[in-house]
This record gives sequence, structure tokens and C-alpha cells, in this order.
Amino acid sequence: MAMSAIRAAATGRMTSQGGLRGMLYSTISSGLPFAPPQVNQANKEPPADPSPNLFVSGLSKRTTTEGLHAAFAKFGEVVHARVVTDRNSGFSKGFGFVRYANVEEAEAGIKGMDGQFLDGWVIFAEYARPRPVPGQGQFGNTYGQRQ
DNA sequence: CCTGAGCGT
Repeated sequence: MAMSAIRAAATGRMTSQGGLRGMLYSTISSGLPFAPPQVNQANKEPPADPSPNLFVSGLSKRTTTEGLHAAFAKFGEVVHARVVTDRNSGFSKGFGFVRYANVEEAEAGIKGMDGQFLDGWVIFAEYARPRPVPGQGQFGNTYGQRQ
């Protein structure tokens, strides 16, 4: 019904998956105080390779790791979840990462939480990109890599 | 911490 319209507008997938990410804000208003970041709908960029690692964006500044974990735990076993916060101040950057125990759960988590409301903001969930790598990094710690 | 886009301490 009405939710389907919001769902479609939130995900922006409709028929084909365009590469639009940042497009929605907290409220769907007719007049935005500032112009939208991008209107590039001809961008053909594949989301990412299927992995248990999830990249969640569009989070509220008040959303924390616990809220993210609790939200995604409903669709699968969340091994680890983290909301990326600024190292200098410690405030949320507005996005985070969620790692499921399996890729199927990750897919279920995406389909379950992508375009949904969390803390009053529409969040976007997609597969996270593989990190440069391990061992020779800056921290040299086994924080979290691909399985 | 605001303008919010974006792939991590």
C-alpha cells in the first residue's frame, strides 16, 4: 500500500538498481533546505561482492552499535556490528558495519533492513567492500577480515 | 556535530 511506495522510494531500486545511495533524509519533504548530493542515475556500479560483511549507511547520529546490532540481529546472527565513530570526537559518522555469521543471513539482513527506518532515519544496507589487507596494515591487529 | 556522504579503530 502506502508503505510500498516509501519502500520503493527509500531503496530506489524500483526496477533496476541504480547506483544512487544518498538521496533520502530523515523526512520526505517537498522542499529540502539543501540540494541533494547527486542525481546521477546512469551510474552502473555493482554493489559489491557477496560477503557476510555488511556496510550500513544512513544511520542517525544518535544510533549506536547496540542499536545497529539489535536491528540486524532480527534477520540473522550478527557476529559483530559497529557504528563508525570519529576518532577525534567520538561522534557517529552516520554509517556502520555489520557482520553476519553467514552470507545468506547477510543477504536477509540487507533485504530486511535496507530502506527501513532506524532511529528516525532511512538506512541503507549493502555488502561491504573488501579491505586492502591484513597484517601489513596500520594497526596490525586481527580486527576483522573476510572469512 | 550543524550540511547527511559515506567503506571501518
